[in-house]
Amino acid sequence: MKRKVTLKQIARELDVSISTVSKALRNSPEISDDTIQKVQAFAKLYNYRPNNIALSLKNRKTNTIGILIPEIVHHFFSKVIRGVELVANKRGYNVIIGLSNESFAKEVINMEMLANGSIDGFILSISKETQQLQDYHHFNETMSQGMPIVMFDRVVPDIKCDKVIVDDFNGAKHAVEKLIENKCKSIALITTKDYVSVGKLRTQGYLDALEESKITPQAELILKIDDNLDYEVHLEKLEAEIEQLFKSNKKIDGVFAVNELYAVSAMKVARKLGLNIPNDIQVIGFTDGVLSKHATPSLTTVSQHAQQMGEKAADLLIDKLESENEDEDESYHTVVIPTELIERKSTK
Amino acid sequence: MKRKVTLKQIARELDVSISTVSKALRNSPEISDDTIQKVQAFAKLYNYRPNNIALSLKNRKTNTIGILIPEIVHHFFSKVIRGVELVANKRGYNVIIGLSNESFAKEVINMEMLANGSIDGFILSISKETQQLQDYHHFNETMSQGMPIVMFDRVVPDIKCDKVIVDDFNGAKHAVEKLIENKCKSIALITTKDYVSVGKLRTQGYLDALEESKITPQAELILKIDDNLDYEVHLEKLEAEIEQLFKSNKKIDGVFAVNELYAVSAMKVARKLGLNIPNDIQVIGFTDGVLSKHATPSLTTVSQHAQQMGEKAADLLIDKLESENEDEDESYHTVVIPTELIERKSTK
DNA sequence: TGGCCTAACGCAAACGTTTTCGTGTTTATA
DNA sequence: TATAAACACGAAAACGTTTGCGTTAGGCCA
Repeated sequence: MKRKVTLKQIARELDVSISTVSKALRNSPEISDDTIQKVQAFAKLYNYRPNNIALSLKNRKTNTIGILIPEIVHHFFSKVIRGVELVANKRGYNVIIGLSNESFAKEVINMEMLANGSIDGFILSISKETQQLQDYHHFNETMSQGMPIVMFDRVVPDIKCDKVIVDDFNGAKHAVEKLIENKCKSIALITTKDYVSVGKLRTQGYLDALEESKITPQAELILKIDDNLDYEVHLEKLEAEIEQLFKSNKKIDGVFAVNELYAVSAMKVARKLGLNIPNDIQVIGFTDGVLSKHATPSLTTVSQHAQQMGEKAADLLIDKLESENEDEDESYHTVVIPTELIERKSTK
Repeated sequence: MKRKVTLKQIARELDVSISTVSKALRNSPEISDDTIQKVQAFAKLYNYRPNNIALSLKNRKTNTIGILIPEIVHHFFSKVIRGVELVANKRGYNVIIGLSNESFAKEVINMEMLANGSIDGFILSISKETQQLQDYHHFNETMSQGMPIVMFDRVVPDIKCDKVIVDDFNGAKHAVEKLIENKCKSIALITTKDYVSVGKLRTQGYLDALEESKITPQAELILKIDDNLDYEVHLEKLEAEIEQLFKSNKKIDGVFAVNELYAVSAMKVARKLGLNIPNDIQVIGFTDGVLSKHATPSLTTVSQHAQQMGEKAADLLIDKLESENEDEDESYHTVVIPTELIERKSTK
């Protein structure tokens, strides 16, 4: 089991100094052609590759960016990662991933681990627990140490950093407007508790769309799900709540749900109650994941362009990283990614 | 914008040497209590954290493990990552992710990038293109440089390394046996081209189950999909092929598909053709992802316990990393994760 | 008072690079 | 022939740690 070959070993074998080897490999004019040939041949033979860790230490730059997300088993986050990876690799950066599992403590620990030299900057979406606690000291500390942060999707408005967000408000609003256009008279909303920032914004979009059409929102048509439950497990509970909603409001003919799962569950319950989609009830969801595409009927949904978000976030971060030396650009951008209503079979 | 505080800075401020600071922080008996107090107080005040990069360089150990997978927007791989992350963090390791996007070239490049000091070992699943080309030099080179590799799911049998695999053969076999038990007489198989190792194994399981029940496999009941197509885009093509299968074999009363998507698509096509599931046709898929759970009807499927695979892979790798010093344990393990048939509404 | 022990600390090397600044040798020029 | 310039290379510092060992000073004992 050989170790990786280093400059020092090459130098010893060829009886030259380390610096000569280093220069020869980079084709320095200081070094004679003879030596360059010799060194490069030897390096190729032994498959020499510079040690990234040593380079990072010397350059005080890791060329690695850290992604910190609440959960990876989610189409949305996976796609964001994909976008980040795409442009990061294109621009010569690696990607390292931390998972908070929606926990504040894990978010803090993960940040500290990565912040101590492992990465040059963060791309993150904050955990639900952090949103509840509203404790953002770790973000501020990290940034005060000169490490840039780009937040996406679930952001904290007060924190000064670059942000990439979905136009949750208008995405929701347009979806509900679509339902209204399609003659829905009694439109239910299935959303999360208010502390989830995106849920709140989508709820506001729903309300705004109703108001603009002079429809008075009715509290009993709004179902707020406790999103702390792991719905992989508590699927029945979710469905029971939706069933209750439908049963006590028989006139519901449209549903807007703030995520895929709620929408698909609503369709399932509706079908169980003997309702036809889209004839009796039309349904629109949020997030264009696999569920929407392959549900029966396929689900009309608000697409967030997750991959594009990831790409944009990575570009913002790398721009900041690479500008830092030249000009101390202390301005922060918030990029809003427009949503798109993808019409499928769950609406008329 | 402050930089991160280093030992050197603390030393300068407190007018002691760097080594004294280092020792004081680690409570060395060499250092007087007074100095220890002073240094630790100062370090706490300025939130000192040792620089991981410097530690990695010094210790020749990064405490980071690299995951290299073909695709992240997949429930299966996401869950594996989750498992790896879980035990890695528990055992003091970070996780860094590389995506090959099913491309051989990207797999090689990503490996080289990570292998040069960034990580201590690999957990990977090989790309489809690599499986086709059967070019495994990068794995062998990496291992010959003393970097351990654990392969999971899509493995290369010839390569000497730890492996974590799904019992694809028996998983498929049991699924088909279930269909036979349920009185299916004409069972179709929807699978991939043979170069995909797992597809091949599942196909063999299908054939074996048939033979054991004295049923002669019929070539026209086996549909081999070209898995190179991105089925996010080529969904219609997939469905058209399945429709063709059903139309030319009207007696089909059971379907075993080697993944979720094929199974769900089969159900969709069947329904379109006016067939009832599970009364006219029973369907079983592979991989317990979101699609299976939320399909209508919910899909009976072979669960691979992806998260458990990730956990096991991480344990194997870290065990190897941490044993390496003591005894040169050159034995390799192959862990087979048993599958589980999760019965839902698509079978009787 | 001389010698020794111990407490408390600093020096320097090492990890693997890159790069600046010498230094020695050869060649060309006056 | 003496001197300058060109050439080819090496030494050393730096990035931030840890650690074995050397060093200093004081105290103690005989």
